[in-house]
Amino acid sequence: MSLTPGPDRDEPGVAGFSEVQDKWQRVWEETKPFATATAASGDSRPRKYILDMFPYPSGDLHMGHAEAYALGDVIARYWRQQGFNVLHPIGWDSFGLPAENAAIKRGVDPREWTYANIAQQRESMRRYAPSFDWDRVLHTSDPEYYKWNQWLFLKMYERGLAYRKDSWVNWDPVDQTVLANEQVLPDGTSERSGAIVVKKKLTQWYLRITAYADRLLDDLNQLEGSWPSKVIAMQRNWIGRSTGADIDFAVEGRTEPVTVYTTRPDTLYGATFMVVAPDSDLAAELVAGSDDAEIRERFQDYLQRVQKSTEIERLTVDREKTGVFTGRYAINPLNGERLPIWAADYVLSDYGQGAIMAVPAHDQRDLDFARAFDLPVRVVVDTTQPVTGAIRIIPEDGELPVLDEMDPGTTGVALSGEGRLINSGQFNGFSKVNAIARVIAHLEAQGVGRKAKNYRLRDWLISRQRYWGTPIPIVYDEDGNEIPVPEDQLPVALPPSEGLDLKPKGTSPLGGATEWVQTEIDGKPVRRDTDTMDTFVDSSWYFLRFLSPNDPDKAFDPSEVDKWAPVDQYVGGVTHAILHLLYARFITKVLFDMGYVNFTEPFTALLNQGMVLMDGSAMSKSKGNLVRLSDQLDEFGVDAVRLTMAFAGPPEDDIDWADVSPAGSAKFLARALRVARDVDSSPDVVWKNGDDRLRRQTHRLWADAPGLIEAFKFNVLVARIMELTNATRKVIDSGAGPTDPAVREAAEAIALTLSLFTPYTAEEMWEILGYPPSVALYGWRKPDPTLLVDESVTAIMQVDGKVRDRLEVSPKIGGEELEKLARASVAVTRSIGDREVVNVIVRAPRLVNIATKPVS
RNA sequence: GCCCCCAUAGCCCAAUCGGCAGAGGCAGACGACUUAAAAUCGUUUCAGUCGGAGUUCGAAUCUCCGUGGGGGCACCA
Repeated sequence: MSLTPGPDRDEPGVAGFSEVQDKWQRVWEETKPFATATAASGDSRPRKYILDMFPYPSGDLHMGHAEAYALGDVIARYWRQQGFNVLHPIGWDSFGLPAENAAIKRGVDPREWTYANIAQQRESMRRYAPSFDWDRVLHTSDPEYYKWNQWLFLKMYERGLAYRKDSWVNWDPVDQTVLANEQVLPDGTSERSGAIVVKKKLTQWYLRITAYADRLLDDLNQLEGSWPSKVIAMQRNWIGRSTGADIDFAVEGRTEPVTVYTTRPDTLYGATFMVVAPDSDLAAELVAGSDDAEIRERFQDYLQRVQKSTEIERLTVDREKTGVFTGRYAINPLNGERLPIWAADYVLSDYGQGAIMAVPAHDQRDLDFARAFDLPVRVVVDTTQPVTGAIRIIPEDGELPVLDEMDPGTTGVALSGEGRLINSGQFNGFSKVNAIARVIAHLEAQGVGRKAKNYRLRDWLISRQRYWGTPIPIVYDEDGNEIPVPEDQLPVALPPSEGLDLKPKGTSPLGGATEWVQTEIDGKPVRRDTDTMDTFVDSSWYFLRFLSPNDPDKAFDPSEVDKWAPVDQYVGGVTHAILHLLYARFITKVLFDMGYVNFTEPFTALLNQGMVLMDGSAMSKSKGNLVRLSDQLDEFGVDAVRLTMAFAGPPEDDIDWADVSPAGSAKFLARALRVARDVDSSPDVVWKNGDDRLRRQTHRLWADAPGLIEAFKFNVLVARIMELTNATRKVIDSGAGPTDPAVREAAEAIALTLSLFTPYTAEEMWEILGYPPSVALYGWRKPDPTLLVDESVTAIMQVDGKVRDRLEVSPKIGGEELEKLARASVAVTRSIGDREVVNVIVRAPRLVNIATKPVS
């Protein structure tokens, strides 16, 4: 006998939840109610593809998973009950560093570790009971899956979308691998390991996502309204398109001009020097061309210092400007002025051309630099006068003086506002917008400049120097030439980890698999590429693989893709707002261009669930505020936890577990079950003989529920179900009693709607009510319109917007009659008093508002 | 610095079109059951919508200006 406190097993509901769970789990296991009919099967129902972001198999499920899968399941179950053929698959994103690091720590095979975790999560997931089609499970670490990653890579390679280049990359010194820009946090640390990211120059594989920058940006417009505006804004920011001009500056002693990118070609007359990125080839070349040995030496010192600095240092705002003179001069194409060329690390080598024209009067960064190195500042836009219209107004002397107190050279504040051009020769008097167009036109006519666009987005670096990922299907011949592995030799299978040193050391562990690396293509000896792919490649197309997960011949079956894709509703965390969602959008567009799919956006609608917090902050072991999902499930049951997730608030809001009550949810579920048990009538009872008020409430629920779900107002629907449950209880206890047909009608409505949130309780209720399983496959009922029209409504009588009286009236009352009633109301006439009525607004049948003013 | 979102009861949250501020839950209070407590059941208190201005017959809802909180981007030329 146990002395530990716990749920009383004799109580119905809360108690017995574990037996109920076991019972229905067995039934579902056998009957597979959620296996999806393939498109080929000829099922004629309309289709919906509802997808949850698949999990990474790190340990067991946690509270975050519990929320995401509960909410995604509400949507999947809803559409199923609306008569749709719903595809709701699940799989595992099972390649990646956490598994590998854990495997190293424990000295086991990453493969074993990963699949053991998957097995455990899978069992937890089954108990949690999302309505997944378990026949479509996929794991990205299966060769049958990653073979198609390699296929995709080769297709992109053919089109020049996968390429290798030598460049400065983000290096994670803890995980000892490179990272994509998207995987470096704003503070300069690694998204995964938290290590401070450093720059390293390496030859790596990239996917040319920048070629799709415009489409990735412009197509966001299509998603407006069906994706969270927050995610759309984040992607827009991330792509960061800017428009301006490329301008060619001749350089003394160099045949080729240097091109700079600027968004402010109108300030070209204000350029007083040029700056190049110190780590660019251009800087090295310019300095090498200087005949001053001291300059060359100072540059080398500076370059070394820059290269040693971390991302954190580089990103520090308000950092002192540093730089060195290159000894070279450029010529301003507009006015022929000689501009000294400096090298400074505030200019980035991989944005634009890695060189800028500096206009210190109108750019704060340039001004800071100019002041630090005593370079001239020339104002070319008069920002003292507001600009009206696009008319050219030439200042009297053409060179309007700038007030001393506004001179950026002395104030240290650059003038970035609107204004009219001065000190700019033929462009004097034009407004900024006007001048930009004119300067570009002029430069184009002279052949020394052109309109240009630039993006913050960089190409996607996909090489990783780690073991547990998809091998890059490229080999190199003796001269180091790239040779793609022929398609019929895929997959390039990952060699077993036995005998390999998986410890991060800066080069791929696969390099140690000598027999694997040394191979042959067409009888020629070649070496395999030893890097593996970023796991975001795996997840950028998995939603297509779910449509034909076991197809051995194709990545995905076009006929199934035509029927199911794109995903109708995607559900997942906002943490992937940029990373995964941007990559998946990119790959989809690539597949579209290749003719494999006929749509350009993979996810028609997106729902971001919030995070589950505890005491105001994200849960973590180190903070000591970790709530274990398994503990919650043991204490309250799956249904109570799922219901709590849906009821806590709008899905996109964070849930603070300290603010919600799984115990309250459990209590409610027990009450709902009890209502079902108390029903004392048979399924064929005639509803229309039932209690009218309860019937109206039931039908009101049927009328409102679909709209609530489709607007993701799950919490509101749960409240409505609770309301109906309370009302039913009252009728059982104090009304017509358990035999009232309306009680059965209401109880069935409760079971059917609750089925979205709490599958076990709903199934149990459905059985008690005398129906065979599964409740999840029964259609929702249509409201009876005659029960939705109220017999009377409360009309509000206002005077000057303040409620003075309420009257019960027929919903069909006319405006004139209602106004008559209002004027007859004692409360109304009293509050009008001796004031003059100036206006009467009548909104039959709900409202009359009488506006008055004092008698003058 | 630029951009986006949010603010309603002690707490989590509702409130079609601008039209009665409250659906639901938590917590609290009271009562029933109990020798008592827990659990359970019943009843019930509680805000005028962050501040200010405006539009309107009428504003939680629309506009503007603040305040507070959250998020994205940021030496990107």
